[in-house]
Amino acid sequence: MALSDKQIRKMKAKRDKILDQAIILFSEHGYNDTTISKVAKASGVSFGSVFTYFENKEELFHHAVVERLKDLSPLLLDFNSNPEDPYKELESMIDKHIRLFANVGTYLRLVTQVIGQHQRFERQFKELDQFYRTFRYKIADLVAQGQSSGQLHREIDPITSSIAYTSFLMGIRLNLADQPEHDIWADFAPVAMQLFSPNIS
Amino acid sequence: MALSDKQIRKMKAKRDKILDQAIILFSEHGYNDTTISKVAKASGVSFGSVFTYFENKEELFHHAVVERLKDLSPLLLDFNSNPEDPYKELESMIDKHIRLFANVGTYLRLVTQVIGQHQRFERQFKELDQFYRTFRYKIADLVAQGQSSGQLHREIDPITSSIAYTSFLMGIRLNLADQPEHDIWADFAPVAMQLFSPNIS
DNA sequence: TGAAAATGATTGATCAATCAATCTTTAACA
DNA sequence: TGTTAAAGATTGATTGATCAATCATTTTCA
Repeated sequence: MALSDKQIRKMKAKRDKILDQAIILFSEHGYNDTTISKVAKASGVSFGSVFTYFENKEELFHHAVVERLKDLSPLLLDFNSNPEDPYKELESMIDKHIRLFANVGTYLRLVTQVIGQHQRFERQFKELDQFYRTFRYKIADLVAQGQSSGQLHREIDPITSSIAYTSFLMGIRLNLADQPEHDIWADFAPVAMQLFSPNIS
Repeated sequence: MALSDKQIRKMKAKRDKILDQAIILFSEHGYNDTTISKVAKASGVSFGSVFTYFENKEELFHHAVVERLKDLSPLLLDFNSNPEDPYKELESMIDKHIRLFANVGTYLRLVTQVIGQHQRFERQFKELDQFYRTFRYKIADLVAQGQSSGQLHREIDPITSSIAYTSFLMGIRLNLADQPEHDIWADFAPVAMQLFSPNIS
């Protein structure tokens, strides 16, 4: 007796709700202080139901980290690493990234936990690290373009610039822990640009 | 029957050992996965002894965060915010900070946890935040000096610069999680300088 | 000898995971 | 259309493990 489409949709919605609340709770209270019971209560589901959607707590955590990454990665990679005007493209990239980081504070707090305790969360860390490698290199490509065109100084290695920039984004996110307001975040876009040593300003 | 000096020294050493191991374990495995039993084993002390030196686990964590901060804060504030040559002073400050951050990775991982979960670790966060305010403003003072002297562009607000710089330091620390090697860290000093928009380069 | 530190077994609380019982949905058939 | 039975989702009480904290006993030291 297979499930109807309606039923499947209903269950998917339930799963999503559990995962959403898990992300919030894990990010605010950490792995151990987020009990299955709290996740169940927060998502309006019985204790036992959590286990019909996720094999165990570790698996729930894993999906919390990995599934949201899948949503975010195309947004983070949404820039052209071989554009006509690298400087303009960098500016537009920074603008997008800053907006994005300002809005995904909860998830990035979770990411911070995984990075900070990568021994403990080895499996999740590997997933994040793999994406980060792609991200880093794509930015470095764009920086290299900028340097070739003479719009950026050549003194700094593109990969170093790229690591500096991504570190800066994460650092700002940590720093402005509870300020999603765009006004504050927008102030940091010109500062981020400085990291790439522009020749013109 | 008062304790002898020798005895007091011995006990202080024991307390230090417990605290040192607690910092390592808390930073690598987080609060809940660091059991008192593990701390006791790691520091070569009986389970019960931990409680003669620290009232409870929460207190042990608090001291792990706060006491190390007391050691580090004078080192972080060891620069002149009203020097003859602000540019040179900034360079020297950055150099010191980079060296320091490269060497206190374990403790900074702990700091990251407290910041990332400031609701959960409210008391510890307040202590860190109070120091950070001082730190931030002292850097901003130096930047303001640099702007007045014309060595730095005026386009960016000194406090914004200061937040950007401290965010950058923490971000790099997160990023290079397990690389205390100075070579890699040293590459980031010139990038950090860029955050202050120097007029000469 | 007595005062204080050290020890680890015990206790009570908490939590992940299981599982038997119940409820809901679906499809076959009259 | 109404009835029924099977499939599968939902539930929360129970279980077993883990851990912080206590405390009675032992050890150390002046």
